[in-house]
Parts: sequence; C-alpha cells; structure tokens
Amino acid sequence: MTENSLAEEAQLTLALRKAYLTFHRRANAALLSYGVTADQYVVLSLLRSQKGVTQKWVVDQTGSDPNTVSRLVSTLESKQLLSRQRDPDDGRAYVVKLTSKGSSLVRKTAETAKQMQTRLENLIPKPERNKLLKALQQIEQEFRT
Amino acid sequence: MTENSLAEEAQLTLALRKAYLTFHRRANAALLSYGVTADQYVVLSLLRSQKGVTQKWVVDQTGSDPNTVSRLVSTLESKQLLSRQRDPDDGRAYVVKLTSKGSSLVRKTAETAKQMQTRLENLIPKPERNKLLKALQQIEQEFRT
DNA sequence: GCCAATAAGTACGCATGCGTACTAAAATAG
DNA sequence: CTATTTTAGTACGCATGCGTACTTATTGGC
Repeated sequence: MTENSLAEEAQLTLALRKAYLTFHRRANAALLSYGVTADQYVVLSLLRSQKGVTQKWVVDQTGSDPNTVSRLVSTLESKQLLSRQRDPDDGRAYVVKLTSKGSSLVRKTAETAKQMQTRLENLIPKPERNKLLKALQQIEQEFRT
Repeated sequence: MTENSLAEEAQLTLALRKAYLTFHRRANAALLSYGVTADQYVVLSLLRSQKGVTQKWVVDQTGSDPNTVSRLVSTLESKQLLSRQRDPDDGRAYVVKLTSKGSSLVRKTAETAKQMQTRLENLIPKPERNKLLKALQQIEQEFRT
C-alpha cells in the first residue's frame, strides 16, 4: 500500500497519540470556564463518591506519576477544592477528599463532562465500544511498569 | 454494577488517558539512551522518507499544536538532527528535513521503536486491531477543531 | 526487637501541551 | 489593484509529565 512499512507500523501509536491529545485539548477548553483544567477535573471527579483516598490511589487511577499527582493535589488544595490530611493508619500517606466547594464544582461541571464523554461514546456503537475499552486497558496493562 | 454512573461513563476517557500516558512513558524510557525524547522521535520518524515538509504538515501529522512543533523543531535543529529553511513557494513557511545525522539516528532507533510498536500491535489480533485504529482515528476526527 | 528493603510523598529540573497575542506573508473580496 | 481576511510561524506564560534524588514511615527477614 504505502511505500513505507515503518509508517504503517507507527499508525496505531500515532493514532493513540492524536486521539488523546485532541480529546484532551477539547476537554480543557470545555472546562476552562469552570476554572479547572481537564487534569484537575480528572482528579476531582475520581474523588466524587470516595470518602477519602491516598494520593497513591489517585496515581493508580489517573495513570499520572506520583510527582504530578503531588503537585496537582497541592494546587487543588490551595484552590480549596480538596482537603489533605495525614492518614492515621500510615504516617507516610495523605488522605485526600473533596471539600464542599470541590463537590459543588464537580456537580456543576458534571453536565459538561458528561457531554464530552457521551460524545466520545456515541462514536462507537455498543459492542465495539467494549472492545475499545478492553483494548485500551490492555495497552495500559502491557506497558505498566 | 458500580454505584457510580458517572464513573462508568468516564471509563473510556480514563482508559484513553492511561493507555496514552503509560505507553508514552515507556517509549520515552526506551529512547532515552539515544538522546531523544519520544516526542522528538515522532517528528524525526515522520520526516523519514519525506523530501521536505512544512511545520504545518508536522502539526497535522503529530496532533500537537503549532507552538509545540515550533519549539520541537527548534530543539531538533540545534541538535543538528534536522534542517530548516524558508519555503521558496511560501515566505511564511519553513521546509524541514532530516540531516544525515538525523537519518542516521532514525535508522539506529528504528529497531527499538519498531519493537515498541509491534508489542502494542500484538496485544490486539488483526481484525480487532483495524477497528481499534479506526476508532482512534474517529475520536481524533470528532474532536478536531 | 533490629536492620535492610520498600513504599508514600516531595523538590527540582527539563520537556511538552497549549492558550493568547503577535508578525509577516499569502489568499481573497471588491 | 487595494483592503480585508486568513494562514505559517513565534514569544511568552502557565500547567502537566516525569526522571532523579531525597525524606520519612512501614514492612519483612532474621
């Protein structure tokens, strides 16, 4: 087909890259008016319906590294969207949870975020969608340290 | 299933995020010893088998924004991995192409990069793989400005 | 109980993502 | 042909990604 076998193999990785970057850019734009970035929203929305979790848990859920989560949590704390206190069961860890202000923001942004997600889901019909989800999860599994 | 419908809808976006970040992290680590980042490699590999393209073309291919490509190209130029000169047909544009040093580096890294890509591809059997590719391309299409 | 190995989190530095605002050149309307 | 609009690329600033090196607390081997 193409004159370039390397490019053909790169298709999937390039497509993954472009899909993520493009979606992320849009998500950022959509959330901008609420005063949070897409990445900040990811953290906040994960804390929804959690009574209190460690940063390590956030690291696992988001796929970011501990450093990034540390900075993100710090930012969100200074915005008073979440609170952080030492884990009584583990002196190294912190327990983070949404403040009322944080919960409120998540509720307010829920509609916007849901629209983005629904728009993404509607691109792929139901049975295929599950396969896409599985494939992405496999990729994460495979390359996780 | 879960007590949280929002989390369920977020699954796909979270999976996309984690798949990309995790793969990207690994790719970076694999290319580190060659002195280039994964993103730098993406640009260089795209220039392979191109006689000369504009930065706009690189923007379209990578999914990054013009700003990022500008900086990336500048970095690669200072590393003498690519050359940049004004497009004779368009005084606004630049024509970028690999230098011999750049071509050499792409050749040297080809094996490593290919291994990463093959490892990704092997996760998903052939017919499913094409659907995954299509789905990712659809996502990019849908959210592209 | 003690000590080495692990684990949670942070500080720092550099690369990238990208919005905004800008310059200069090309395309288009009239 | 001129004026407006669009387009290629850049400068700047801030948020994120993440490797490395570090501190402090926990765990596991003995």
